[in-house]
Amino acid sequence: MSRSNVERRGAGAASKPSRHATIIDVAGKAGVSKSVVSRVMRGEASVSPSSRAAVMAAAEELGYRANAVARSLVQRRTYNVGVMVSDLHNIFFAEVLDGLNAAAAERGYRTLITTGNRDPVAEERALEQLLELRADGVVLAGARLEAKVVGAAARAVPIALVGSDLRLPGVDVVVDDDFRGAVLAVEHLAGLGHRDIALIDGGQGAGAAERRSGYRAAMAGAGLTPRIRIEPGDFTEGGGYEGARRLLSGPRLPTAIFASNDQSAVGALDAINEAGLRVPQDVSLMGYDNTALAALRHISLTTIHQPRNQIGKMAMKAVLRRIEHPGSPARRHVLAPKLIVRDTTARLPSRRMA
Amino acid sequence: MSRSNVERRGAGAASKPSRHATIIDVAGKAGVSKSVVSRVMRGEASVSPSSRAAVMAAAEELGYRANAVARSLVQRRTYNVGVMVSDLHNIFFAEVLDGLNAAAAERGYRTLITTGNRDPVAEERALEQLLELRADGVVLAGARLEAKVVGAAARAVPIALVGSDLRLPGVDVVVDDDFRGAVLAVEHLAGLGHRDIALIDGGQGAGAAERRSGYRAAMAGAGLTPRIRIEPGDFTEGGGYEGARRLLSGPRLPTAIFASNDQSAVGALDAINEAGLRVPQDVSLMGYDNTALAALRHISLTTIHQPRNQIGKMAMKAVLRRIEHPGSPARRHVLAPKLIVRDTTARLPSRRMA
DNA sequence: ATGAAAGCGCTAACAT
DNA sequence: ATGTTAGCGCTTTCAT
Repeated sequence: MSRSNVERRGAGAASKPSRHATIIDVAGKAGVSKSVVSRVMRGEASVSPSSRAAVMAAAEELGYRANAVARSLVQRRTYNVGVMVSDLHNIFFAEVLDGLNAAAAERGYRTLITTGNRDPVAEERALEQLLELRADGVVLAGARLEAKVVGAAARAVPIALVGSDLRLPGVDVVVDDDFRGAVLAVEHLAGLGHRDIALIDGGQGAGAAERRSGYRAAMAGAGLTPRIRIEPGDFTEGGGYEGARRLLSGPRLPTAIFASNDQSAVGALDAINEAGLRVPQDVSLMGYDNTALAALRHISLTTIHQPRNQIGKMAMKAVLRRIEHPGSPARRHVLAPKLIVRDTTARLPSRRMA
Repeated sequence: MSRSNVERRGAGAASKPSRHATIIDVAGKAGVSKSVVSRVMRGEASVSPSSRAAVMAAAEELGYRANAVARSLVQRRTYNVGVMVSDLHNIFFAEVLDGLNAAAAERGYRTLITTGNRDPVAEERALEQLLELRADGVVLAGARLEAKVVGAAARAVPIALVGSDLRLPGVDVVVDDDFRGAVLAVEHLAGLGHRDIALIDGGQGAGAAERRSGYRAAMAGAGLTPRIRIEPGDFTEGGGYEGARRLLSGPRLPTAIFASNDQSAVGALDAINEAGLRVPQDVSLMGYDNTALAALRHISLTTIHQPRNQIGKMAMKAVLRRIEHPGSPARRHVLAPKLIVRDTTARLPSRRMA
């Protein structure tokens, strides 16, 4: 026990941080073997009340805290599921994370988050970090990783993808049905009597392509194919603003605009107001994602909600299932979006009916 | 390769995940000792080109990935700094995280994120997880943890706090000077000729008390003590809305409103518009935090910017310094806020000068 | 340049 | 109920 000065090594050297009491320190102080300490720590029954008390007291006094590193090494499991989030600025992922955390906690696992800041190189390092830490499974949220990299990871550990749609063996994928969401949007607008429904596109953004096809299909379904009008956009406020300006300066004014996400819808809202038009009296406007932005009373945007929390839960359940049943196959899980009607959409005044 | 049935153990048992090639597997395949493999993996010089090539090839073939768990155990360092974020929905912390990550990467450390979802119990578990994983240091962002808990953690490892202000030994604190920020806001407004400057308060929110004192002090400094008017609020949009409504229904209308954060400023904006008043022609409005909300062209709110990224960098540097120089004392670091002028504040029309 | 051996802090048999 | 022992996968002396 006498940790004499002699033990200290060379002067200025960043002294080895040999802090942290170990199971052996506790055993010594409690006067039992380290097995007993281990048993107490793991809550095993077969320990006499007196030993248990002695161990608890010694642990408390020494500020003992189990070393998960050592435990993981012997158990060859960490009970940690890694989550690589491409972008923590995106509230979408914050809510997915809630679902992930909840589902993990429910099963006795913990989540370990890492981020790539929208940079593929950093994302790969972040994933690698999780793998080296021997996370039992990994969820990739919004990853811009190459299929090759994801595939390699999947050979080590169960992987689930959220917000990207690679089809790889050993990789579960959870996606919102963006095609269906766009259909819901167009049907809502058409149901209000609109016929000139324009889309502000999302370019390369996640889900943009599906939303575009959904728009096309729903327009066709409503017999409005000739009215299809797709303005380029990029999921940003500025893109929405520019897109709407072009739309409003054209020959035939749309009576409704469906922006591919809330962000660009807010930009469009500005352009519409600047053009001296009112929403929804003159133009109906829709977004997509149901972000906090859309819920602002100031904006109160009709939009499409993605079940973000549930997406997270699904993804976590998928990897946990494969962690605990190594044989089972990975699947693709599709979740349904929902229409949220707020104040930016209204029935087309009859005088303007085509 | 032949994973024969015989290999499988007892029926339903979650088979031990003995995947993951080890250093020994690689050594065997490369025909060298594990020491050589270790040397190659760590990039040591003293290895013959031929051995190095053999090892690389074997590792590649086996999909070998270093086991950070084993490495950390022997090195007694993980080169991971844990970050417990109280709330990942708060964009504020996302930007702090950027600074944290950048500063860590610069010094060869990696960040490990964990979250408590605004729940003190979950926060404590999240911190505990980091400590058990033997993070070399921990940053607590927005923690609602008791001083006792933080103090106990600080006995194990260097800790830095962001967004809370406990003064404890072994705990660095990085704060934005909220008092000073509020002074900047009031001085800006007073400089535009405003005298009836009301505050919508932030209640118990982080920094609210400092902002309130700053407001008081600056009003006094401008000789406006009799005009001080503080309306209750809670940092939410709804709170800002209600606060502004009360302000506008009173006997003497304020010509400027300083909301304690951007969120409540947006609520106030709504109330002002509903009252038939225009911003900034009739009423000037300010927020605090310079969130994405304030930058929306639709809103374009004059506000106070906190150097979030820099806060993160500071906090990380503080813990890294103490990780590498165990003796050094923890400090309190105060960063300066900045005024961001946008379109919601204007000079008081002379006809309305008191 | 390479190998052998000890040991990091713990769990998991196996004894007793 | 408790102690003993053998590793988990790696790094780190220490030999050679």
